[in-house]
Amino acid sequence: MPLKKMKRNAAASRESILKAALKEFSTVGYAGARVDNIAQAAGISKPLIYTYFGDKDAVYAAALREAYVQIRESEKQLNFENLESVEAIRSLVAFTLEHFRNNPWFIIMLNTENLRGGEAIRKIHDVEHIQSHLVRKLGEILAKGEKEGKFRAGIDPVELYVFIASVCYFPVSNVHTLRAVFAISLDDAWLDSHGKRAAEFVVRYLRPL
Amino acid sequence: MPLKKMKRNAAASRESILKAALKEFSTVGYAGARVDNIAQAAGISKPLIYTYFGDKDAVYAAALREAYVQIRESEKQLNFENLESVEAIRSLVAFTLEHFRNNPWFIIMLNTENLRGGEAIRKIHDVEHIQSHLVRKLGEILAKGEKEGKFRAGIDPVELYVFIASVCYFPVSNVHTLRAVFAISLDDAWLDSHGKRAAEFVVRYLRPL
Amino acid sequence: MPLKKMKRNAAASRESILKAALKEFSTVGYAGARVDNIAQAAGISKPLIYTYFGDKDAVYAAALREAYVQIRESEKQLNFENLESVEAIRSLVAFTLEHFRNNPWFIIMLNTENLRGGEAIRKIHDVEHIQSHLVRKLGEILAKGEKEGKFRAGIDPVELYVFIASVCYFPVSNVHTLRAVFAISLDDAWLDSHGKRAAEFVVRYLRPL
Amino acid sequence: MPLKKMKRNAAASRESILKAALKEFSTVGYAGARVDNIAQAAGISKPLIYTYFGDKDAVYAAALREAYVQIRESEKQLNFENLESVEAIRSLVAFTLEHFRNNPWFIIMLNTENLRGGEAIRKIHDVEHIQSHLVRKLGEILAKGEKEGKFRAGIDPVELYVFIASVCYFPVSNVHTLRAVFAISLDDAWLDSHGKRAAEFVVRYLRPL
DNA sequence: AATGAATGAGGGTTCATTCAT
DNA sequence: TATGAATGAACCCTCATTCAT
Repeated sequence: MPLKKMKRNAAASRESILKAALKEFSTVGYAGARVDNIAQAAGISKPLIYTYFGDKDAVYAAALREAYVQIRESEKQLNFENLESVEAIRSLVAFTLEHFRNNPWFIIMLNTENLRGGEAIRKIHDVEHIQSHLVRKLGEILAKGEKEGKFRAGIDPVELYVFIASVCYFPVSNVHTLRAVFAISLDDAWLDSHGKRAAEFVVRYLRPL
Repeated sequence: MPLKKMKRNAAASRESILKAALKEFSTVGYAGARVDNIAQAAGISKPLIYTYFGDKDAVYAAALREAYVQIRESEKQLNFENLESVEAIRSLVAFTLEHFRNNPWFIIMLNTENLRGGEAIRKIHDVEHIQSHLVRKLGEILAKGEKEGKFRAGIDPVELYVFIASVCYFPVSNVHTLRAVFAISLDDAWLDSHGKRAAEFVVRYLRPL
Repeated sequence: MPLKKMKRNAAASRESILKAALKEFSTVGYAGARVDNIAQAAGISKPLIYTYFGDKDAVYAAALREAYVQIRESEKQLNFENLESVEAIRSLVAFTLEHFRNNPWFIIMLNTENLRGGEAIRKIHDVEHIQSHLVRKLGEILAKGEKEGKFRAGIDPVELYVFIASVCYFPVSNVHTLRAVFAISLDDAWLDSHGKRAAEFVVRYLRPL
Repeated sequence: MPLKKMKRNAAASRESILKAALKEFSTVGYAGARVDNIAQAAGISKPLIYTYFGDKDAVYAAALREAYVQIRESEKQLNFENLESVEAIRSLVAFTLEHFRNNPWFIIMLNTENLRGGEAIRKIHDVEHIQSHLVRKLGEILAKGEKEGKFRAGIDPVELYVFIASVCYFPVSNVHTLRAVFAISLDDAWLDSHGKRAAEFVVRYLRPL
């Protein structure tokens, strides 16, 4: 009975800890996270966390991996099969921005891990495999567009992805400081129009000549 | 003897606390920062921090403000007076990237503050004034380029700045996670070439038609 | 082995904290009390105090309540069933004085709480119930004596209790200042004779005419 | 120019410290008092307190003495010259109650000193002299009343004073705990009527037969 | 006579972690 | 498998006191 929710079930406990941990770390960062909060949110006792994971660091590492797994899952929704190359790029940019807007917790996990110097992610050995999906798709689009003469040649998919991610990540990640520093509202409407500009930004970069 | 470290000098003590605090917060974030470390690095006793600032939160707020002040100072080096519009833009992009590469502590301060929801920066009332320099310069370049027919019309300087900042911020801020996830080295050479691509990116965005 | 000090016994730990706290607060007052001392006297670690009570204030409130509970317990020894009215009053006065002499810690708790403006006791909702025993007894004695023509009518038991408590409380509570200010020894013998005078004091007040 | 208020005046500084100290100690007790608060209230710097008094203990001792001095001053208002003996007693009781009601800070000083075991007052060598006024007056009234046949013989003035002080001190000192424990309002009106009962109490105690 | 500058020692409280069952 | 009980180490902060002028 694999779907039945039961107590005294190791797998279920582990999973609920992981979920709670991801939520905690992606809300207040590593140093701000409390093992107590995780236990309470997971509905289990604190020692169980140590039984399953060892220490706070290990819980964090597992939560970071879980973050990537969850993000990969939601990226799977992406589908360009029937789109023309330029439209596919525009769609990818829009999707990426929406993605960050809908999953700000992932941004916090990334910032947290970078604050820690990437110590944890370096030890996750299959992380490349987990995240390669999007870049592969991007490579296909680039190849197709190039063959059709719509895109320049020589564009590296990873490098392009860094640009796309940059223009989508930054205004979401830094929303509070941007709001304070610039005389712009940075509300939903602004981000909507920013998405359109960002797509244009990328498309112009790819256009031949 | 101008190099002698003064004792019983309030202004000097305050300043050394501020410097040490900025270093501490921009290394380990707010929750990870230790008042003890700040005191030790500043070469003063812990209570003095409380005498001058009140509590950890206030020290952090002062350090955040100091971060913006220092960044403004280093941005003042920027000079486009004798540059042609397109070159000015390329130069600005290059400068911005160098800026983030040379001052990673500023990135950490921004991420830290955004993790905290912008609570502190909202209370710094002159922060807009502190940071407006760069956007003003950018506006001048855009106006000049547009008049010369080199740039499209209707580009908002703040919006453009967000793009420039994005493509310069992201690969520096997220260097550790990017390194782990993608099969790229992300070393100095990569960032150098990224800078060139980024300039091209922006220039193509501005180009008419 | 019933005398063995149990470890890992929540109820016992809580109780030992309470006892130690009552002792500490009733020795040096609230501001002078040290959580450290309480922990040490209770034979447990400091954090356990916070686990069980929350903070120093809550420990104090619990100790204050415990003070009233303990006092009520020792007041239960009182028995006037077979005593004639006047003798019952004399006995009550004597008992009350002995009570304060034997439990000076209770006086300190009361003074401490009054110094704090009664903040804690106002939140103890069953305190009236805890303390009503003595006044009820006093009411019965008054009623009986009045019916027998030995006491005046119209004496309120609470008001009378305030008088009895006053003359028993004051010389015990203020023993050190009285000793210094007046040329009297204020030793045990003095307090013994004071008790007799106090009984006379009260009886004369109740006597008809 | 002895009345002129001036800075850099040792005597004036000392006095303002004393006043501020008395206020502080008689508000929050010894352990709760803060040297900082005293300095601020006195309008002088903290080190000056140490220059003039030595340490917190010494400031407290001086404040305690000052408390007695001030109380003696306000007791000097008392005048029974033209009063008949019984009326004089009633008047004295009323005065004593008013005295405690008007000077609750004195009560707190007494409780504070008794909490400390009388350590400070024992070292104030002229305290008996300071406080003897009231008891002497009481002795005169007793002698006169006894001679007139209105009072019993053999009443010791100090012992009588303890009774009077008791019934006036207790309901003022313990107002907060009494309010919580008993179903009485203990407001100004109650204290007014309590004063009348207290006078009756004492008078009946003195009455012959 | 007076004070701004500074601190050692300790205050209450929190937190990751372990023990005992 | 799971947890209630417990704690060492540290954290932020305060306070009486001293230094240097």
